[in-house]
Amino acid sequence: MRTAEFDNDYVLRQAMLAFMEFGYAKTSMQKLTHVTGLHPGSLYGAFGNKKAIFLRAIEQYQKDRNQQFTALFHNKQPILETLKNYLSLIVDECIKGEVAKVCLLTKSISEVEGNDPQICSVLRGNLNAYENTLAEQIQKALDNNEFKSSKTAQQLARFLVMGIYGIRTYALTNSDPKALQLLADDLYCALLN
Amino acid sequence: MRTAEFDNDYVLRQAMLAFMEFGYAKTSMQKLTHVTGLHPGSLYGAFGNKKAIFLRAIEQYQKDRNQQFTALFHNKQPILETLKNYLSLIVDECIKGEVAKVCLLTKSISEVEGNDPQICSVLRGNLNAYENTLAEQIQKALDNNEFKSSKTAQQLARFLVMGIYGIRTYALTNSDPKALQLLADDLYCALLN
DNA sequence: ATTATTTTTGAATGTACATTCAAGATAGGG
DNA sequence: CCCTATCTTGAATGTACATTCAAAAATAAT
Repeated sequence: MRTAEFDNDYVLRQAMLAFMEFGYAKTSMQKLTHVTGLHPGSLYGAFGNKKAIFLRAIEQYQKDRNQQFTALFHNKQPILETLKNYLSLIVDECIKGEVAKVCLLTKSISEVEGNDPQICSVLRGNLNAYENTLAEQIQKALDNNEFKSSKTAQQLARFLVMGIYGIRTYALTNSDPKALQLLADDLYCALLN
Repeated sequence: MRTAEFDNDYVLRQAMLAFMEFGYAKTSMQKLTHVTGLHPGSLYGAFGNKKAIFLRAIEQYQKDRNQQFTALFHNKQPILETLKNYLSLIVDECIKGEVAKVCLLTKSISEVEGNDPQICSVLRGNLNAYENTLAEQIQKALDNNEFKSSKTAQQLARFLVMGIYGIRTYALTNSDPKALQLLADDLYCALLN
């Protein structure tokens, strides 16, 4: 017998970062061996093939993101307050210009759409779950009478994720911090109307 | 002497459609020879290489889009009316599920970011021009007293393009026509507040 | 310590790709 | 009508890639 030497989470997180930076097609197996420190044989032995590595990297992304989300929203503050902070956090990610400025899910679905329905379907599932998670929080805020709206929590969540997708895309064309924060503020206000 | 047999605009538009469907990386030269009907030698003779074809296809896209935009906005209707129609037109494109559901510019900048700064820079230029075109129309609407706002035309245009980017991305995750039209309506209302 | 089993290593394989090129076809100029 | 420049054709080239594999190394169990 012999046990694997590498840390699964580390390897997947490195792969995840590479996919976020270069996209699916342009992240070659060679790049993956480089960033993970593993040789081709090990990667194939552990995961199967490139597509499987990608799907696992997406899992890792979702896991990390959920953890960040939960950490942010599980506090005693009003939900609306946290939501505002969440938007600012996204703006910060966009500004810093690091890898995190992109959402792996939306970037990937945009790239893979028309090429791989299976990957697309997984990504759609994850993004729908994200929308539902936000809808839950908004519903709580409504239940707590933090604000009133003529719209349902679902509809508000949709508008919110649309805005978040939009801010992230807009950031690719204009990285002015003030412009981005203003967009986030406008989005937040539009939500409360 | 001998003159080229093919129609330049047709070839570029076919290339454009392929890039919209499959993205830059996954649109192989072989696919391009197939959709254009030209042989490799002719494509290389006429355009140079794949990247040059892509940049010309982007030009073609911008040309076609500008024409559509001008046709829509050059009428006697109130600008706000036309803007509402424009948003519905985008929603229609998203719903039909054809190639036009994606914006070649945002799709490409998302893919190419991190891989090719030169293409990125061209795309950023085109997208900024798009934002400015919308800002002009909004400024006109303000000048015509069609509505009042505490925000500048530039700021409103930014919010609008953010929303459009967001709707197009959201459509990749959920193609329910009602949901998309509702998002467009909400976006339009948010703009007027 | 020895063995059995699994991982690690990295060179080898085959494929798909962007690009080139030389031969053939075609149209305008003389 | 011929010549020459240019376009067309599609096979050929070299590269980059995903994947495989067999030998070497390392561990856990005996």
